[in-house]
Amino acid sequence: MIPQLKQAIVKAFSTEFDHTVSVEEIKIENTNPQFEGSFTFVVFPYLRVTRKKPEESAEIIGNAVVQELTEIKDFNVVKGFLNFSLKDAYWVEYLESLTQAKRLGTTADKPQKVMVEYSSPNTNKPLHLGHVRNNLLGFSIAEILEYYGHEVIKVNLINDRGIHICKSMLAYQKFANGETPESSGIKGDHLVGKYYVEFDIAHKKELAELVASGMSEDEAKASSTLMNEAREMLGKWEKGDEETLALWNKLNNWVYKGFDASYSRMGVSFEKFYKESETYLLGKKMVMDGLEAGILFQKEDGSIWADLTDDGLDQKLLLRADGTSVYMTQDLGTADLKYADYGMDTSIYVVGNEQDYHFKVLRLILEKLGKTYASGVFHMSYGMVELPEGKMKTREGKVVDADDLMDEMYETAKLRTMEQGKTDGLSDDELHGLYETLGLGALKYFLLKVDPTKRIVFNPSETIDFQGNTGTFIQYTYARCKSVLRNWSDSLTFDTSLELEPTERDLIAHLFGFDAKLEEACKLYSPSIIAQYLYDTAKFYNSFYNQCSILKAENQSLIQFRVGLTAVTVRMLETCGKLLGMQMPEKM
RNA sequence: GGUUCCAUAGCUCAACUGGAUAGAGCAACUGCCUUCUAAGCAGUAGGUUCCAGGUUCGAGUCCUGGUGGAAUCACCA
Repeated sequence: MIPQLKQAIVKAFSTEFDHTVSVEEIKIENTNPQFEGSFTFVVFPYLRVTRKKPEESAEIIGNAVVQELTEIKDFNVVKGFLNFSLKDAYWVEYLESLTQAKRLGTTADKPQKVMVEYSSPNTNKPLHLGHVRNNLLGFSIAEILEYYGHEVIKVNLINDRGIHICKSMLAYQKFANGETPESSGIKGDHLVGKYYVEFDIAHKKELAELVASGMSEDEAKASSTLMNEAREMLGKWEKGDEETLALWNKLNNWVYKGFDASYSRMGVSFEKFYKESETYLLGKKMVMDGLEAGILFQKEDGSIWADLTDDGLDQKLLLRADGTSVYMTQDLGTADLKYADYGMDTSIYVVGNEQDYHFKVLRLILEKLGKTYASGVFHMSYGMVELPEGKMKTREGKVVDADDLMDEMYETAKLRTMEQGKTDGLSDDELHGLYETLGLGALKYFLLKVDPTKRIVFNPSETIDFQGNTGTFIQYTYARCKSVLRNWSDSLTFDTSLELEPTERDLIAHLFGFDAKLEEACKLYSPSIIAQYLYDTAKFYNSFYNQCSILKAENQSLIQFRVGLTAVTVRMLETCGKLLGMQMPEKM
């Protein structure tokens, strides 16, 4: 309908004002709810062409368009705003087309191959709320792109080596007495995380003692036995010391098992895992090649750098004097490996905005090195999740643990459901599934409804809502629709002579807007667009539901139309819910 | 100190990328279950969009300056 409307406006300009405008420059907006109509054309920008007052110009174009398009019922003019209303028959036919559509929403004109890297955890501690946001964002972005028709590869780059990993290994060796997940009953990632914290405690204690014995803080740091032992361990690891590798493998495998459980509960997944231990050396060759080609330069001490001063940035170290690599080196190598593996058009990194500078530099260096895929590298920079007192800090215990949070959501969902007392006849298994669906649904919606680029301040003392603009509200609406549809098994026919209620028309017009929202969500990599749309869908449906009787409407054609509206709504809720990773309950 | 980002109702968030009288939810208040699920619906109240200028038919949105906050500027990742 939008293309036809634009075309008619172009024609009106041509015949009424003898002026040529292109279809592309015509903008059609959704009519503000407080005015009559569905689509709006703003004439202000064209007054120079029409050389008439806004109202008069709009009037002329409106008349011409109504002549041209039979679907247009009427138009009204408020100042420079030209609002079009469509005939109810058009909306009924549109709804009918949706009931028969194979899928909701159009697909991309030019499908691409897109890689989405997300999660990217360290193997020295369990996941926290920050990771949860990352996981849900990454997964949802991947789902949205895939639904829009792109080929998507979800990958996880695991940070499984380095001094921080050695810290937990060392503490485990010293203090654990052979404790295992089995012997302690502690989930693997939490067990390893416990020793990461213990290292920090012991290290701080050691420093304090050294300072008390008369050392300066710097001296204490330099002579700390624990820290030196950790560094020593990292050296052994890099040299491939068997005993160290065995410990490393044992602990990491516990962590992976723990992560698997958390990922699976969150409902996120990956096609491929990259591990830093397998990629950290790859960047070296790229750097050496860059040096040889004169793109990079070497300092007197032998270290190798990229000079980015022409681009308004600093110099960036890429290889230390001793030839070991840094974070950037590894990321260069990984970027190259990813492209060699998949040859994707776009490579999205879902990483917090604290790394904006890093990714700016990464892309720039890839460009300088002449990598063609550099232009496809995109940092999906999202806002950090913070506590009221600031950033989360694992070592100080100031974290909202992912597993704990999911447990709490489950318990709250159980409590709320029991308060409602509407689940008679459900088995224990079904109840368990329902609490999980509701608890995680609330959590997912809570995190995804917010614009990804904005930071989230999470207050653990305020529980996540189950009322209002929440995942629960959407799930409730879904269950409500299902309850109606359970009482209907016949096929549907649509009567185009029906006269619609405003709530019915509003809901269909809203469903009409899905294409634009899906496209926008893809363009911005923003699940919040879908979440917002999903909320509005439920909102419009509930308005309609409260105002109109469905199965007991006055006549058969009205009943069938309203059942059809319910059927399409349920499909939209399910589709969008899936894009956010949310499950929907049949009853609640 | 340099660079980048942010500031909207008491709180949490929107505002279709420059459009109409800035909208939702929570919290408060008022109605609505003999009817397909009231985890809902309808309504009341709540705003100098941080401040001061500028751009134009029109600014929460763009530009300049200021205030307040955050991130980053590692031979950490």
